[in-house]
Amino acid sequence: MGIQIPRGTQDLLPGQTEIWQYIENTARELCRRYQYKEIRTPIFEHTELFLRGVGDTTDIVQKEMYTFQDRGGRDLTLRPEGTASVVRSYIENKMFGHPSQPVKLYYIGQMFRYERPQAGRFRQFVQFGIEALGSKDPAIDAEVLALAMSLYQELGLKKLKLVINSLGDSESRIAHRNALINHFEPRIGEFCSDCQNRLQKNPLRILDCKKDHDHELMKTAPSIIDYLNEESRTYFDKVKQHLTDLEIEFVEDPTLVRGLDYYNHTAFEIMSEAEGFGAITTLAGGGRYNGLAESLGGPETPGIGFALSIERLIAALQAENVELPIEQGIDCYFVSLGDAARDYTVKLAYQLRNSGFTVEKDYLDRKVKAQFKSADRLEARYVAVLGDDELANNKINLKNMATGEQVELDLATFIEQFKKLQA
RNA sequence: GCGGCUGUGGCGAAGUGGUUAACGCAUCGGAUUGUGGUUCCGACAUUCGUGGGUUCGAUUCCCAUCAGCCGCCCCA
Repeated sequence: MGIQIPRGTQDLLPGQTEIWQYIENTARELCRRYQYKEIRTPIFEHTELFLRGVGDTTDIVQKEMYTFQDRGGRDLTLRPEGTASVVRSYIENKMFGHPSQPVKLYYIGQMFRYERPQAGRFRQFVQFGIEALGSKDPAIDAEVLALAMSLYQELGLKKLKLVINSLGDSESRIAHRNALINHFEPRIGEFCSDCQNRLQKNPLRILDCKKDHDHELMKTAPSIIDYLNEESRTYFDKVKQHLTDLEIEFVEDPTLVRGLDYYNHTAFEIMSEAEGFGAITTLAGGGRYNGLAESLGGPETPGIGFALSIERLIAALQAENVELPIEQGIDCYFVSLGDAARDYTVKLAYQLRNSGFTVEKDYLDRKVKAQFKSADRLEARYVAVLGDDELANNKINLKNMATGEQVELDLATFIEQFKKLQA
């Protein structure tokens, strides 16, 4: 065997790419309706961007980045997520000064994380995400959530769960964090090693631990909800009110934490509840990141967004046995016999294609029977048969593959007659 | 980064320490010579992931490596 594809990456082949295109088209159309505009940023950035943006204590930065030096000695990293790049571009291009505000952007692109591949996890994967920058209206939080849910629903997914939480503003977060540390620290020795590590790094994560789930301190642990200050609580209530008004079902989970440092206030995940989906059920994640722009050297800018993986979306579609309405079949297949006729179909195919039809012909000089098999496999609606006999008489046979009926047409006006048949 | 399972022709899948490594699907050809999706007949190809080792001899035993799948951590 020759050179193999790098670990954790995949080739998307014909048969699959149609599914991807359909999903991407649906996402783009949805963004058009919601008025999110596409942004395309580089696939690699200065490493510093992710250190400052994503947070240098996060798993993503500590062990999952594809980092390298270029020939000029610059430290670069293949982007592990999209938000940092979008905010960088927002600042660099001074979009905060753009006449239409807030700035609403979307992206579809490859992301890279150095991880062991697993079901729903790859080293290169594709995220679709949106970012709304410049507004701290709870209504836009609801809009972002609504768009995310709508995409899944329009594609036909039903077994979804939207989980939301508020992480509060920085004041609330710090108060809660300290409360957690005070709560667990005296008896942290009774917890697993992971939790002991989490204590200082991210004590919220302890609440998620599966091993220590039944420990008595878990039940009495301070909840973020109780530490939200007035402003944070009001904000969260308003977001939930909007969701209720939109009849978007959600569950609150005060233990929901996101893996990136920049989140505050609204945080959410969308999970698949389809059975047999594997260990990873998160389809999408997002939240508010007020303050991220400032930490990247920009003006004070509130922001919120989410990202989802197309790979996991497709896995969810498969788990729910959703068939996407992807167009199949071609309009016409040319079967030819004899050199002169074969050459002539080259021209006919060209003309029919120029008229907007999907057309295929034989290029392997196969027998008539084999050509018909090909036509059948391609789900051709019509087969045009041209032999040297027909050519000599200026005729061509056109067979309707569904009914089996065959008619003889004048060769000179074939294109026009084919158009009429389709009308 | 850690653990478990797996790696045979385009795909699926048997099998053995030793002459020609089953089978199914697919492909191609044929069944009165120019017409499809059924049936019948026939044909075709493989470094048995890669590299070492044990052995008279390995695809089958051992080691390493690469890759895949599944799980942990964490996340999309």
